[in-house]
Amino acid sequence: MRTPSDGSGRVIGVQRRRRPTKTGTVLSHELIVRTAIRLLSQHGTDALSVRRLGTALGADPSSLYRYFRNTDDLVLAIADELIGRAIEGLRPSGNWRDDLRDVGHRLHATYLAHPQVAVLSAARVTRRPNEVRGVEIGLGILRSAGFSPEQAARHYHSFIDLSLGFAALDAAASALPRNHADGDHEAWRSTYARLPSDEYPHITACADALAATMAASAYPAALDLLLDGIAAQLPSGPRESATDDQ
Amino acid sequence: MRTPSDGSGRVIGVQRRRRPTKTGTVLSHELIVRTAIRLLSQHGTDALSVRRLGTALGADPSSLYRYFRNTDDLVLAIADELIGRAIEGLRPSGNWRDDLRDVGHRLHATYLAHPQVAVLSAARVTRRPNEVRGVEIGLGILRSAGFSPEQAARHYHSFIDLSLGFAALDAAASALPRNHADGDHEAWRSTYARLPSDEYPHITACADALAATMAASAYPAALDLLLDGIAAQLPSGPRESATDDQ
DNA sequence: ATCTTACGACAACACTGTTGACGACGAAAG
DNA sequence: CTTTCGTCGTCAACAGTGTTGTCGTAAGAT
Repeated sequence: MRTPSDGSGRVIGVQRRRRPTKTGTVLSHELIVRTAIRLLSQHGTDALSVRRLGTALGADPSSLYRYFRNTDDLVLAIADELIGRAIEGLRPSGNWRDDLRDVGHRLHATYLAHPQVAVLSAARVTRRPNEVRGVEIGLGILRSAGFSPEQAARHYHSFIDLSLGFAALDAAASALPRNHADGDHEAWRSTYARLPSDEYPHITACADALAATMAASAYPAALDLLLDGIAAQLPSGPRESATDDQ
Repeated sequence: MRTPSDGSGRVIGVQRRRRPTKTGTVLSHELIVRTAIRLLSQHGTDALSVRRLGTALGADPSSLYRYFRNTDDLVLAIADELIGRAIEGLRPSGNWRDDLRDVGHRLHATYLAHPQVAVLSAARVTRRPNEVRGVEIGLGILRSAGFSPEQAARHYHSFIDLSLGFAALDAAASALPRNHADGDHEAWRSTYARLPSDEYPHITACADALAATMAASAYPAALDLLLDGIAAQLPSGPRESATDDQ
């Protein structure tokens, strides 16, 4: 039997034998995940195949199945690695709002730095160490703000899904192949600006504004709105008043 | 040459010859999209392959390339069809808040009704008719509330990305294979509830609350928060119902 | 009735994920 | 040091994938 993982997707036996591959490289979970992320970032979403990853590692593709049960298992490991990079070096300031916004922006930025990776992994629940640590951090921030366990759980849920949802969306938009991406940006000028004004009066009236706003992510604004809403539910009342950006 | 579509992904020549396939069915864009959605909904995300779709239609797989340039083109058509179903029969009440929430809930519900389809299409910008109509509707609602073109565009951006982001996330969660989905729901009880309380004090304190909140989507709550924030920026002040027509 | 040509079918190509079998070699046991 | 053990890298194979070039047939226009 070849069962490198148990039901939860976690690998069972810690690696013991470190036999080098034919080309000399010594495989490991970490190396495989790192190489996969590099492959994705450099050559796009379609570049991640077991075979390509194998040759990139200088190993037979089937070797990877000694480390991951299947491709999905590998994707989950990649997702967890990305979460780990996002929360790495996190320094809570003590101000729950700033801290939560920091976590959100770190997540969003990390995913957008590797859009091809994010497309595969942003919408996945990994249940792996880094994700667990992230949950602990998020809950800790909210509880330190004075929220009850129930409130903390609920608000964490809204916060993390908002952040990952935007990450998935924004990543998908910027992970498109070059010509497509350019087209998508320009679409709001070309396609939407040239619609018949009698049939689409609102679009034509807002065409310039649409092109302007669609160039950037709406995540920061949406996150601040969410934080406003959470602050309004603080048991002790919203201490520092809601931010009025722009 | 086989170029059924122009650069924007839209099909050029309207179908003229309607030669029945070997098994008698007469192909069309609409039939192909409908069949693809049915295939996805019934047999999961992996069930959508050109070959399977071909046999489901009773046609040779390569016939589909007379209607769609490639699989991605087909996916965009599927996405637009889903948008169309979401905004079908929409009845604006005149209350911008209710209307926008209605659009959001319709989108979210439609995507969640076909999670396997949503996984493929929620994060895609189609630039196709139904999406354009959706943009027009959303902008119209916001402008009727009294927002300027700039504000309407910005708020529409936040609104639609929030909605589609949650749709993508929630769809991905419920599109997992049976055993995985159950595991994901149960994960918050099993995995997260059994962590060492000294290392993860907040998770253990919130374990029950986490399991409770994670069972449902956070989208309704997040959407209401967003609408609150938008209402607060109304030019005439956040009035309860800003009903007026243009 | 004839002519185009759209479009469905066929075959082929280069891929993909995954698995069973096999054997080499690192680590533990004597 | 030798011997055993079993992990893990390799090989070969299978069934499946998206996509395209070619070809003939029949639908619609003349």
